[in-house]
Amino acid sequence: MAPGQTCPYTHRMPRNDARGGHTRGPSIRDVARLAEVSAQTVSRVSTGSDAVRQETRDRVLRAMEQLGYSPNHAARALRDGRFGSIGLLAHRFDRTGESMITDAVLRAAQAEGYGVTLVTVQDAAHDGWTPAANRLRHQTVDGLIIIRSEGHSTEQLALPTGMPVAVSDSRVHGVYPCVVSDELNSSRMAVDHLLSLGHRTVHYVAGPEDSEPARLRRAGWRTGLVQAGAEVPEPHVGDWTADSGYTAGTALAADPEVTAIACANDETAFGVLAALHEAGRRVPEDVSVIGFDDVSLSRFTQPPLTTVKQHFTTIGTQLFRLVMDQIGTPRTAEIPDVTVPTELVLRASTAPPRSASVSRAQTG
Amino acid sequence: MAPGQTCPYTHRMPRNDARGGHTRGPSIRDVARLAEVSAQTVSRVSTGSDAVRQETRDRVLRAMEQLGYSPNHAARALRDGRFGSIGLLAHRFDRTGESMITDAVLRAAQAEGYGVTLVTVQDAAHDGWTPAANRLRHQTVDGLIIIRSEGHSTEQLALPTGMPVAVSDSRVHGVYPCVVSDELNSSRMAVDHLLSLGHRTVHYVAGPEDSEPARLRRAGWRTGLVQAGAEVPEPHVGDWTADSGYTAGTALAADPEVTAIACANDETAFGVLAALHEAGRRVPEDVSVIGFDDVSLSRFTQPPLTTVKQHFTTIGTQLFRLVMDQIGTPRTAEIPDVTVPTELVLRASTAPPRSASVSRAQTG
DNA sequence: TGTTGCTATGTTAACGAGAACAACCCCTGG
DNA sequence: CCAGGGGTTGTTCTCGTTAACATAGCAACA
Repeated sequence: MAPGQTCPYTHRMPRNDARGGHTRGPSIRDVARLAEVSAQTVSRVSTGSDAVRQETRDRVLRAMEQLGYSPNHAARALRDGRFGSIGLLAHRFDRTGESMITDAVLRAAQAEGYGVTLVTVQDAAHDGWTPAANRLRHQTVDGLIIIRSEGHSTEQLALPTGMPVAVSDSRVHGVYPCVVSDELNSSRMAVDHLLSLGHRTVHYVAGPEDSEPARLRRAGWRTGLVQAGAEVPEPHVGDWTADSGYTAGTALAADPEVTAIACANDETAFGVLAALHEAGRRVPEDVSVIGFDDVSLSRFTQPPLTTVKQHFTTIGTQLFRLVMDQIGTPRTAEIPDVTVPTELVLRASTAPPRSASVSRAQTG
Repeated sequence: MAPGQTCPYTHRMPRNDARGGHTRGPSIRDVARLAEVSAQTVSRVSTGSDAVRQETRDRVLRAMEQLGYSPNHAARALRDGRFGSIGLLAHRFDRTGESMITDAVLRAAQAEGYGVTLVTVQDAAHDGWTPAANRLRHQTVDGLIIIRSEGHSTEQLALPTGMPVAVSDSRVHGVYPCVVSDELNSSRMAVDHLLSLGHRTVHYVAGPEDSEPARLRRAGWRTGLVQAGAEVPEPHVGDWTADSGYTAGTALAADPEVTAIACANDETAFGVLAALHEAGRRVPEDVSVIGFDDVSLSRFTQPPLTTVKQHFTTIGTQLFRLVMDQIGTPRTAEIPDVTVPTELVLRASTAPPRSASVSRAQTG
């Protein structure tokens, strides 16, 4: 071989062990070599093109299996500008709502051959969602699902244009496609239930101030009371946890006037229940308690918890659907908006107050 | 221009709107053109190389910002054979253990600049984990964390060689790096606690037969009884749910001989508690109940549940660490194995039996 | 003044896959 | 016997990025 010329056969350096133990898998070329065909033919087999003779196809398939080949996702993504994956952005994934939605999104996505990549923001108040979303733009995803529950409402969520997105937060109504439960009316429904049992008013243990669902649920409670002409007591502000419910419940238990308590969510209600029990106030004889969410354990409290059921799985499925619709077709002017219905689940934690002499004839 | 020659300026076709609305973002070349430098210089800026004059760097950064550029992840992944992402494989993500581990893994991963991609298998018994894991090989991940809880133990998990992996399943001891709680001894600890209170024996509500943790916890319970010379009653087999605990609890409540019940997990214990309460058997006066996991709500049952605390967050963090260690350095012969300690959390659901006349002097 | 040595920048090639096109086979029909 | 055509297979090129190498500019120094 002439000096200064590169030998074509030693040209490709083996660089498999370059990056700490993790070797690159076999490529389409390795398969091609083994099957004695061109790379393109291998590609045809792996994309399911029909223009391959049966015998050739078998040979290629055998080679693939022998090498344990599977197509490189990054190369495909680079080539066709799609990642086959969607991002799921939330504060945390270890709570009932988020984890159920996550599971549902994942199942829906996998059914359509999409992957799901998780993203959190450490401090939503400080970092905000936008940078995280932006980082994802070229990163790895074709679309984005955002579950916002805490976060300052002042911050406007700005996403790269053209990025398919679905948000579970009613604050983006009309800006981004969104899927939510009808928090406000559901909460009102809970209050109406208690009022219709004869309670004079309903006390409230709210969620954190910076949470939109918490705000809506609280507004629903208030509206229910106001429309019924009932007194509106000062709500106790919690943070979704049973702990905060316990604290609020302890205070409420001390007030003999309290006969009905609505809670921002079930966990809070669990804490309230524990506090009432500890204080010797019976549920529902002395005090009625109602929750929100219908987590799986709500059937097993003592007494079983009356609550408003949220269909998290449906929310997750719908969120994915909205994103997929945008990936499939050019964006329409119409911004879709899905409200997932809730339902009142009557169990044993609510009952008429003992002194239910005052009949409330109102029915509207 | 000579015929048959392609005009260099119209060469690149605009194909942005090709795939349904979602346009490709600006590429490194767009930035280069705007900043009037070469693509390589842009690359140098975005990888933080120092060999760029300050003035040039500023010009490039300005161009990046103006175009909203961010580097294409697929291209980078293709180029250096890394995806900057790890896979997390589990049956479901909507239960306490899985969701807490998921959240911990995600936080640890993000802290090191890694993404997390979720994967489930629809039917582990049928599909098995291996195909799912294999699909991930070239797919999108540099490493893999597997949370196995159900799945037939007969199936051996075979992973592509060289794929960094960490498994939360003691069945792969010595085969793959793994992180687990010491289920067996923890469960024994729970039984010992009850026996030491004076109970003659401890009844058991087990997890599903095809779950390894369930099997270990059950074995721990049995060992505890056998070593203490106590009678070993037939366990009730549940499926981790409060529902199954309720069913078992109803049966157990009917047997006046039963004074102590250990449960495969907290949810099951919640069901048992509900059944006992409904049957009029008091806890802990008539029957002691102990759980496993220490989910957040366990403090708020009536009475508060004595249980064995699992540190899910630690498990998640450790799993990620084990995977990272393999990505960073060539694989060592030693297969690491982490056992995360548990602790007995004493609350109010366990107490000596009422007829605690039989003193058990044994101590170990 | 020409060589050396450095810094800043540009050029080339390659990562793996697949669309577009070219080329080849073999068979049929004029 | 050769043109035409369908069925298979191979070649080329590109996606966006960056390592490796090449080059240009300039200062220091003998």
